[in-house]
Amino acid sequence: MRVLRQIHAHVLTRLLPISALSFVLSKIAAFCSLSPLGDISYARRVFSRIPYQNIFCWNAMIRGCSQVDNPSKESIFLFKKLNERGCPGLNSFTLAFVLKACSIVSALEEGRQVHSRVFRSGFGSSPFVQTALVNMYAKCEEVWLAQLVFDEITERNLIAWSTMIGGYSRAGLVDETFELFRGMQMAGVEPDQVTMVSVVSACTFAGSLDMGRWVHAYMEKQMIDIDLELGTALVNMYAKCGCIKKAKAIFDNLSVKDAKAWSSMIVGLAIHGLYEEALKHFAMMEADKVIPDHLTFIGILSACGHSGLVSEGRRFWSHMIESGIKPSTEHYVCMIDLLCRAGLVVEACTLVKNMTISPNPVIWRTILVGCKKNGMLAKGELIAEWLLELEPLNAENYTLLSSFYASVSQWEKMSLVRMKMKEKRIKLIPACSSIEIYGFVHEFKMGDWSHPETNEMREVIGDISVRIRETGYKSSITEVLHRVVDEEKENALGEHSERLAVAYGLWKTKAPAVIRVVNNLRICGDCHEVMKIVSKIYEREIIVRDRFRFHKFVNGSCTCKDYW
DNA sequence: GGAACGATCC
Repeated sequence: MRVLRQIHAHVLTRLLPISALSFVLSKIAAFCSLSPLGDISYARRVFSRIPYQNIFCWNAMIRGCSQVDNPSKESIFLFKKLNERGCPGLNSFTLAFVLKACSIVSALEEGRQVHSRVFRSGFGSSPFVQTALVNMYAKCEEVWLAQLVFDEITERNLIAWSTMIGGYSRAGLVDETFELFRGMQMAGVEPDQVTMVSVVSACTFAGSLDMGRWVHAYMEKQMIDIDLELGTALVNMYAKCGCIKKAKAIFDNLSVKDAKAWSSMIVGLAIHGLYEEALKHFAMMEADKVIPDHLTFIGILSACGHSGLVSEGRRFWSHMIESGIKPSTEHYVCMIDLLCRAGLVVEACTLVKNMTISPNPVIWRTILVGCKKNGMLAKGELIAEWLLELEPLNAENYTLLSSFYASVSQWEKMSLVRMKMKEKRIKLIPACSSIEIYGFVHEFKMGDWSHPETNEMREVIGDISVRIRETGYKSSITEVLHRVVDEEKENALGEHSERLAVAYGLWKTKAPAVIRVVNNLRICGDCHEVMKIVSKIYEREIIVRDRFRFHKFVNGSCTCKDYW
C-alpha cells in the first residue's frame, strides 16, 4: 500500500489526459479493493474521484466491497447506483460479482432482482452467472430455487455441480447430496477437493461412519489429495461419526494446520470425553504458534464444562478475554453450563446479568437445566417464563420444562405444560435412533414396531429386560414421562428408540463389532444406565451419539463418567 | 479481472 500511495501521488502531480488518468486510477482502485494487501476505504476514495468510471472499476468495487470475511451490503448499493445510471457496459462479471455479494449477506430479495436483470441482460447463458445464481439461492436457503436454476444449465461444469452439491450438503439434505454426487459421476464430471468437502460434510451430518469411510476410500481411489480444508472436513467427519482414532490419524498427517483444523480436533476429542487430550491439543496448538480463535475457545470451554474442570474453564475464559476475543453468546453458554454443572447456578445467573449482549434462548435453557439438576424450583420457573416468552413455539422448551417439573415431582404443573402444548398445537420432536448394519441405515422411533423384523426384535428386547433386571436394575419413572405425551404407555421406557436400535444391533452383529447408534435427541438417564449394563452383560462395546456428544459404553461404564 | 469447500454452545 505504501508504494501504491506513492504512485497515486505521483499520478496526481502529472497533468495526464482525463482518459489516461481514469485508466490509471481505475487500476489503483481495483488493486486496493481486490488485493489482500489492499485497503477498501482507500479504494472507495480513489473510485469516487475517477472522472470516467468504466465498468472494469465498477466490477472491481462491487467485488471488493463484500468479501466472505467482511460481509456488507455495500456491493449491492453500488450495483443499484450503477443501475440508476443505466448500467453502461454491464457484463457477466458485474452480475456474477453482485450475485456473490448477495450470497455472502443472504440477500434473497436483491438476489431475485438481479436474477430478473440477468434475464433481461442476455448474460443468462454465462456459466459464471449461472453458477453464481445457483450459489446465491443455495446460500439464501432456497435450495429448490437453486435446483431450478441448476436444471436449466445445459453444460454443467465441475463448479456448477460442486455448487449445487454444496448447497444440499449445507442444508443437511444428505440423500439429495449423494444423489447429485452420483449424477455428477454419471455425467462424467470428475469431482475435486471442493466437491469432496461437501460430500464429506454430508456424511458428518448423517453421522454415518460407513458412508464416510466409503467416501474416504473413493477419494483414495480417485487420488484426490487431502488439502487443509478437505483434511479438516475429514477430521470432523471421523470425530462426529464416532471414530476419534481415525480423526486423530488424519489430523496428525496434515502438513499445515490452521485454527480451524486444530479446533476441529479439539472439539472432536472433547465430544468423545477425552478432555485431557483436548486440553493437551490446545497447548500444542499454542506451542505451534497457531492463534486460537473464538471457535477454538468454544471448543475448549465446552470441554472443560463437560469434564467438571471449573478452574481450568475460568482460566481459559480470562485467557480468551486477554487475547482480545469478545465473548459471544456461545462462549457464555459454555461458561454458564460449566458453572451450572458444578452446582454454581447462582454464579451462572450473575454472569448472565453482567452479559453485554442480550441472552438468547440457549442461555435460558442452559440455566434451566442447571436448576433442574440442582432442584431449584422457584428459580427454574422464573427462567422458564422468560424462555417461553422469547420462544413460545419451540417444542424443545416444553419438553425441558415438563422434565424439569417431573424432576421436582410437580406433576400437576407438568400436566399444565402438556395442556399448554396442546393448546398451541406444538408437537414434540419424535425421538429417533438409527443404526447402520452392512451399509443399510435402520431407523427406529420410540415404541415403533414397524420394522420388518419386529418379532425377532421383541425377543431381544425381552431378553435384555430379563437380564438387566437380574442385575438389580430398576427403571426411573421420571425419565419416562418427559418424552411420552400419552402417559398410557407404561412400557415406553423399554421402547425408547435408542434401545430398539441397540437391540437390533445386538441381534444382527457379533462381538467384537461395535454397536454404533445415532440419536436425534439427548440420551435419557435411564437409557444411559441400561446401556452401561448391556455393555457389560453382553460384552459389547456400544457407542451412542446423541445430539451433543458421544457416549462410549464399555464393560459397564461410559466415557462421559456419567457427567453430561 | 470472474463462479464451488473446512472448525460453533444447551
